[in-house]
Amino acid sequence: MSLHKEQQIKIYNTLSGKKETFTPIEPGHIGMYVCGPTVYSNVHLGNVRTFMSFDMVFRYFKHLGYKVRYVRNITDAGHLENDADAGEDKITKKARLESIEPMEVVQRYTVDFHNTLNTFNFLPPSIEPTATGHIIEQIELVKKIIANGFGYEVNGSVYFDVHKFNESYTYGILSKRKLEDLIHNTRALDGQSDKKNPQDFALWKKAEPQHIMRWPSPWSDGFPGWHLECTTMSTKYLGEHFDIHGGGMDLKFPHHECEIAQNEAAVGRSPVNFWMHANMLELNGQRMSKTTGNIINPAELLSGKNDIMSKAYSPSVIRFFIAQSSYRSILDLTNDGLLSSEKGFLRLMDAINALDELKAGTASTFDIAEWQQRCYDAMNDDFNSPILIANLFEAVKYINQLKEGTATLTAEDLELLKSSMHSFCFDILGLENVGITDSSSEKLAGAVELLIELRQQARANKDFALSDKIRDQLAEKGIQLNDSKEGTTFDVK
RNA sequence: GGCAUCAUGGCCGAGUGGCUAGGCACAGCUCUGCAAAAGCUGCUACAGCGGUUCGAAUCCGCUUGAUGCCUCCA
Repeated sequence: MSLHKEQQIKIYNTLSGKKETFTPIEPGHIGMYVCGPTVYSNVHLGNVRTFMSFDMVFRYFKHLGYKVRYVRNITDAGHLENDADAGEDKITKKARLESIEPMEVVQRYTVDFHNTLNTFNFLPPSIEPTATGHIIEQIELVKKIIANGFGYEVNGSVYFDVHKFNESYTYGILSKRKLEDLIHNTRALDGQSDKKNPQDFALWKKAEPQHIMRWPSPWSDGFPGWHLECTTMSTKYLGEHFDIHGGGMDLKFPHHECEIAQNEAAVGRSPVNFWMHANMLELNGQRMSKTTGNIINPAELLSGKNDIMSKAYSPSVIRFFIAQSSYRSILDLTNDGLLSSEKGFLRLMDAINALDELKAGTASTFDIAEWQQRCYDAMNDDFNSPILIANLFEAVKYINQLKEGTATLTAEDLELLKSSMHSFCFDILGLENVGITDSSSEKLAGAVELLIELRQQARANKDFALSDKIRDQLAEKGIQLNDSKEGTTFDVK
């Protein structure tokens, strides 16, 4: 039984500005391309949010049984500091500033990127291609664009002729811009003498003599333009026409617009059915910015070593926080928001952990199948994870009532509830359960359990001075005792 | 300046032309030797001003504000 045949997904398509019913080009298969990072510095928390959104999309498709090819590139060359002729490649600049090889920069920050994503429990993409690994293909693409009359060479560099392109196609359909408006609003920049028009963009740049990253081409020893790699690699691995292309909102223009133009100029068709854009992450109501200091990186957030948050937050709490808002909304990262998410997340995990102890009854007082479909409906509606989470908390209520004995489920329904909770929380949202597993924690547990036993004896003897001393002093050390009818458990805060 | 997106209760955040989001906080209750934890119950909003409509927070217009892009950015 293929789940994806039963669940009809709607996706907000930037191209149309509407939610559209999603139908893969090839039934049962999905091709998805997401613009990955330029590895010239440590991964930005905003990147994490964007990629996490698409990780969730990837996870959901997989859960539904689609065969997904998810391509997420690594930009390790070609990303210019700016569009002027003197614009320097970001990797090259970083290498120059630190007096190391460009490939050392690439290696260092690629490793950081992967480590961070692993920490946040990301699934690896199916293919993670690099720009430098596809120089030949990029050169071939430039040749094609020139042959079709949409590229021109000046002094060893090749530019895309946006004005010429706009005569046969429409430049700006994705970002809803008109070329005319762009012409009027383009600021004058120095050093653009090589281009016919300021709206043109580089397909190939001639390298200055001191430029280390360079490859031979018919036009010059140089390097490819930034937009080119995504067109090249998406075409190579997903074909000239594929299902979904994603990225951060800020890539909509010009990057994604240029990708469409390059594809149309090369093969005469728009490459992508669905364009998806994840919105920005703010910190305390303002965009993150290195210059103003309003910034926090993933490692600082996870370790608690920062001046912005009151404590460290686990990767799953951050994932949960992010999943509580829609990927298309601007999300404001705040300490209060994280604290509130953390409490909610722990309550959800408590409920899931309680599932295994529940006993089946002879009848069901909840319609679990209907509840499960509501969870699917939420995800089918443009991956609405906040609504999914609202439904998960409804299940928390069910679980608590089952625990209290005020509700019952048949064995079959109980099994469905368990498997659904696991699927939605862990497989789809990518959360990880909190549990005590390492050996030092086990030793701690042993010690605390001894104290719990001593406290129980004191309470039985009505020696409340002693029992309260044990409880309160443990609390001071961050160990909280939880009394219930079944006995006493503890949490490390 | 241009283009685009958005403005929801104490806070965070969904959503819909008429009927409960959810989380956190808060209040009451249950439990408890007292607490804490946990559970249950309650809390009803949609920037401002016009318009369309039997009815709009939801559609349209204007105003105000925020954010993104227009120069590198997920």
